[in-house]
Amino acid sequence: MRDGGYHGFSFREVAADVGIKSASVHHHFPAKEDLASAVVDGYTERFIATLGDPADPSQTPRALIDRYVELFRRALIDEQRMCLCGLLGSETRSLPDRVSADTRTFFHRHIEWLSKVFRSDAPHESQTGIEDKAMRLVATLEGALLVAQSLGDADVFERIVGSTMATLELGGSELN
Amino acid sequence: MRDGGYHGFSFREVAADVGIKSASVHHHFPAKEDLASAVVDGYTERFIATLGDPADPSQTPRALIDRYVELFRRALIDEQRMCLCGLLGSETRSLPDRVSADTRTFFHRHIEWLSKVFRSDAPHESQTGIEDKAMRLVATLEGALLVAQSLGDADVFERIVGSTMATLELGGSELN
DNA sequence: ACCTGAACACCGTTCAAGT
DNA sequence: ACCTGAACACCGTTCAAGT
Repeated sequence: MRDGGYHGFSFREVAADVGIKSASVHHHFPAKEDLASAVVDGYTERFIATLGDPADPSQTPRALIDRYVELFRRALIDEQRMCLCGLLGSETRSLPDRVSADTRTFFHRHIEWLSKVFRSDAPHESQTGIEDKAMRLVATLEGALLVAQSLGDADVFERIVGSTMATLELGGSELN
Repeated sequence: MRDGGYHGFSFREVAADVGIKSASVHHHFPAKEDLASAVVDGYTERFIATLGDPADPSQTPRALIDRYVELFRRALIDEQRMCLCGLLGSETRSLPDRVSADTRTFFHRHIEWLSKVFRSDAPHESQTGIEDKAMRLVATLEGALLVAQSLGDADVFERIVGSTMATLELGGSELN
């Protein structure tokens, strides 16, 4: 699913990996939509859990954003894969309702988390401005992953991210 | 293909659209890889042709970039679809060699075109800095398309793009 | 509760047979 | 040169039958 998207994996593959027959997989997940939905939900939960508290007082906003970026970097470098929801998001129009809804939730929660971090970094900025920055960061990271993977060049990711970080005006008032 | 990616369309669908049998499609495109490759090549050529000359003296760099952004906006608003190569790029790892090579070419040519525009806007900037900006713009637009489509909210695209354009420092020396 | 084989209409691909 | 039907191993899904 991380490689070929919703249409790029099969019940028979999953069954073979687990060591049962494909008809048996349907006993746990009646339709492909159910299986995919469970996978996306788990992916989102793990991602958000790894991010931790966006208002963690022991972490500087800059450090939290760096950690956020690091998760995308690891997808590209270590796992050599897209973000699951980046892939599914681009397939939205051909996805079953529940799966596209789960993908939507993924991005909502990311924007929410990032907004909280940016908020603690810039308490007086407008909520719109904060959200704009959050949306721009997720979008740029998904896009950087996508383009770097397409070009088969991890350095492209670093160049895009490096050039972007400079535009976020992070840590202005709380360098320590 | 613009909806479900490489694995999301079939020879039998294409055949039905054209009014022949699926076996007949194989006469024109022996394998799915050949069909997809032809589609991607045509898409790339049309896209680049629409962009026009990146050094067009009758156009300000800012206007050229605006036109570039406008093509992505139209994909989202008018066609309600992803960029074909954005979708395929996210599937890179499960694509036949020739199709992923074609997708790579798409992004190379976009970065090349954008670099020329940025170059004419900033003749003294380093080539690395120019390319970084070009890569960042394609990546951000692909990501903005992806996130806006995932959230089912075209306004998300506008907010990301608006917030990004301000960081490109365009038209500094040639306002007219 | 969990698994299975067999069936269904689908998929890419091949090929011998038609015009 | 272009099309076709039939076949192959694949796909999601269903279901009656097993433990």
